[in-house]
Amino acid sequence: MSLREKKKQETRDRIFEISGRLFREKGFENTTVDEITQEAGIAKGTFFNYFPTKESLLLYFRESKEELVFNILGSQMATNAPAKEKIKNFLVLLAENYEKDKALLRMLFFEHRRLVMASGQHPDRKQHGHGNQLRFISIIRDLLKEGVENGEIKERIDLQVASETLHAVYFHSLMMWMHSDTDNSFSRDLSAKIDLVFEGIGE
Amino acid sequence: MSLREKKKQETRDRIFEISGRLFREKGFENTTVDEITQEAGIAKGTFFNYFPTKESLLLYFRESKEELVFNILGSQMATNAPAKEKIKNFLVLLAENYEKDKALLRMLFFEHRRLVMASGQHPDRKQHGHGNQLRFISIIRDLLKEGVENGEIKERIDLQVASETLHAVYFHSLMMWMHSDTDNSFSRDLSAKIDLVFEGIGE
DNA sequence: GGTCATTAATGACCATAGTCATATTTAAGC
DNA sequence: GCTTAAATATGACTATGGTCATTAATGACC
Repeated sequence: MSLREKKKQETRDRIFEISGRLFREKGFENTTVDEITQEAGIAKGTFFNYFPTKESLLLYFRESKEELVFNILGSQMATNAPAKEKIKNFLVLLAENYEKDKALLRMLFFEHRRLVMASGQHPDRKQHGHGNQLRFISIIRDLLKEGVENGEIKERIDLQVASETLHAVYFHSLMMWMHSDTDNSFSRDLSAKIDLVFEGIGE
Repeated sequence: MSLREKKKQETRDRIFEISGRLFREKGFENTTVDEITQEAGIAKGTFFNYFPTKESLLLYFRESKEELVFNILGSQMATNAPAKEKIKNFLVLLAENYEKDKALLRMLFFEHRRLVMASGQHPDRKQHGHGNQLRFISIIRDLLKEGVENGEIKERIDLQVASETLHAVYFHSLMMWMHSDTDNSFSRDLSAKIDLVFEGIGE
């Protein structure tokens, strides 16, 4: 790696690190780009050479977080528990991982949607953020398929609809938890709902 | 109503109407407060006498939209169809109503969350937006209760968990629909998922 | 180790949301 | 209809995200 590339990486990392710290300390809105660049010892314009907007930083936080999560999940999926258990483990693991850093997660969640919108203009990054949801759904669908093959799950159900429904439950629990100031457990709530979806409501 | 109050109401309405039109025409971000006030024939400061921020306008759009929806729903709830049908009608009616104005709805959805965050500071308006979700959930729970009494729904399920699950499905369908550019039907998708939750996934 | 093209850093500058001291309008009391 | 206090309107001003023409650093090539 050339000197140039090394310096570049260093600057990028420094911006990333300082931003993260400031966002956690003072919140996203209350942190200015001026502060970040000042603390990083760079000019304001330099910031925008590395990140197109202040909000785009959140996208990168999100990516690094999700990569971590997917890695954790890889191991879990290899077991041969029943499909239902695997799905529960999958989603509850996500939940537990998120529970570790509510503050930053809230920012990602609440701020990042406008990014998705804004990036609608740029066709090249269209599904950042939504793309990962599809990835989640796809994993769940595969697990459900296993379940059908093992006879744990009704054959006649539409797997796409079912996996989306489970993802819906996951996402909704996440949302409720983020809105709540109390420390209700996200993973516990989620767990109950997954059970319900498996069992069904109707008599 | 005094002259003063009448003028005030007129100004408020004019801002509201012009904003709505401009937002639909050019999008939320591409519409400036300057434009709005110019077209309304008022000074910039006046705008902020009526609405604390540009984004807060969306809150009022949302309110007026939801009031409409709740009114429509009132009649539906009075019928004596089976609980499942009522819930489906309830949610699908919401869906159909939303399908009429995707553009503005998207703005409300994507922009409004940061409002919720920001209003976290102001304790007086804490649950605008989230409050209505609780209202939805509460209506669904009442309908489920009817269902239990009529024997259409399993007695042992936790009604809170169940109503939240149905709301989750509703919300998720809404989200998927808003992310999609194609004209997949929101209400059709939702309908399938509600059926699934009633039936259950597990064998 | 000097030249030059490429890449990155810079900060003055712009656009726009939001503030606030001041000016104007309204209406109540006389 | 005059006086005055309260409500409302105003626009110059501030704060901040983002742009871009200019300057500085780098490294490939001779």
